[in-house]
Amino acid sequence: MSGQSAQLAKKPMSKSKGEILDAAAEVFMRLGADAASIDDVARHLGSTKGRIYHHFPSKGVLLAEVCLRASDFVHDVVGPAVDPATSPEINLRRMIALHIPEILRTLPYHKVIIQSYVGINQKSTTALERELFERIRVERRQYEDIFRGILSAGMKDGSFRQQNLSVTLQSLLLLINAPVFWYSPRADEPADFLTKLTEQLSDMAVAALR
Amino acid sequence: MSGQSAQLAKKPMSKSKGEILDAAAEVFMRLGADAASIDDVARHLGSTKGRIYHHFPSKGVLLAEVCLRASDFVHDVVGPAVDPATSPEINLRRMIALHIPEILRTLPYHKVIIQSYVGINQKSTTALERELFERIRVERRQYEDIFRGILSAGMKDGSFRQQNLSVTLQSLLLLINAPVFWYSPRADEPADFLTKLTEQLSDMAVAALR
DNA sequence: TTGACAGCATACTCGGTAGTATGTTTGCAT
DNA sequence: ATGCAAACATACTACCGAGTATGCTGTCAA
Repeated sequence: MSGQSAQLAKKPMSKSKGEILDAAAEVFMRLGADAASIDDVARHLGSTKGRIYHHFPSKGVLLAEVCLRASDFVHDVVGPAVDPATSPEINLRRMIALHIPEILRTLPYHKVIIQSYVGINQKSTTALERELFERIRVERRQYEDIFRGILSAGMKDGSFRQQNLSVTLQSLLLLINAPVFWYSPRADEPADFLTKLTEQLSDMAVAALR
Repeated sequence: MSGQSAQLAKKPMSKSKGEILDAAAEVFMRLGADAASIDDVARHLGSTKGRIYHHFPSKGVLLAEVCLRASDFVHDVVGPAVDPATSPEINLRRMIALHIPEILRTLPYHKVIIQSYVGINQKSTTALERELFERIRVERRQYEDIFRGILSAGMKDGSFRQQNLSVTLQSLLLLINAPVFWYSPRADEPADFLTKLTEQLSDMAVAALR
């Protein structure tokens, strides 16, 4: 059973398609995108293959759309928050404070997209799949560039220590995505755990830059 | 006859088995452990399936032994370096300075073991596979505990900021493993790049703790 | 009422892969 | 030299899972 999915203004997505994406994210997360079969996803939906292949032409496209949605989630939340008029450190703290809760809210999607970073499953045969994965790459690049700009500005005005920009960027992104690797919601966790977690990671991330 | 004590000694591995593990790490890294077939590994070796199945009873065991070796590499190098008589910060810097070059030296192995962290491929049917994966879990736990002890001591004596220990630990480990996600050796990189990289990551890691 | 299409279910095909069974060579002790 | 494992190669089988072809059912417009 899947919770309510946030409707994105960008793509008017059918309700059924959204449910399939949620289920795919969940199943791909648990079994791994390669090991999981379309039948596994269908079973988790309480339906059959036919429904999935009615909305998605292939497993690769389904996987790609899960990853694309993961990318959109954070991008749409963090992107608008950046304010060129403010200081780099304030901007960065604000971005992180939005980024972390969002990836925790849409955790399965991000656990899936991370799989595509460690195992380069580019068996992408069809043209559509290649196009989608290219769009994912572009979107990630754009998202990185937002942080890159903040870091660059911060190194210039002395807020952050001057060092290799790419290494700094990758380390920062990994740090604020860290919960994706180890976090899974528990019943006995304190109510303010996520708040505390976000604060701590923000502090550590900013501290790592000085 | 030192044969008897070989039980506790690490593992006198045959040359051929080592070659197979190297090839498996390389191929699993490139294609993903699930997508890659045993024939792919054999082809990369210039041989056939028969050779692999002569040394390994199943693909799962092969994968497990790759992961186990990845774990051993860093454990054997970093483990002996810790000195209880020294300060937490000195210890931590020394450990990181050994950890990072070692994972870069044995990069394919670590790219593979990371896959098993994001995609929980527990199709482990056989008892042997379960035993091996359990040993991997235990070894990782032990390795984590080394850092946990240092962090705990550092928080107590004021070297490090006091905050959630588990979150700090996971973030630190992710930070010093960061190159596994994005680094691949290039011909045109400066000779001192790895040294600089190690220094920067050490600095960032320690800075993140204050 | 009908017919036409979206939204799925059912029942297949078919290629790829893990694993096996068995042959063949190489090293090596006696 | 000769026997005999170890260390492979070759040639299969069995099965799983992606993709397809087709059938079924509701909905809605004309």
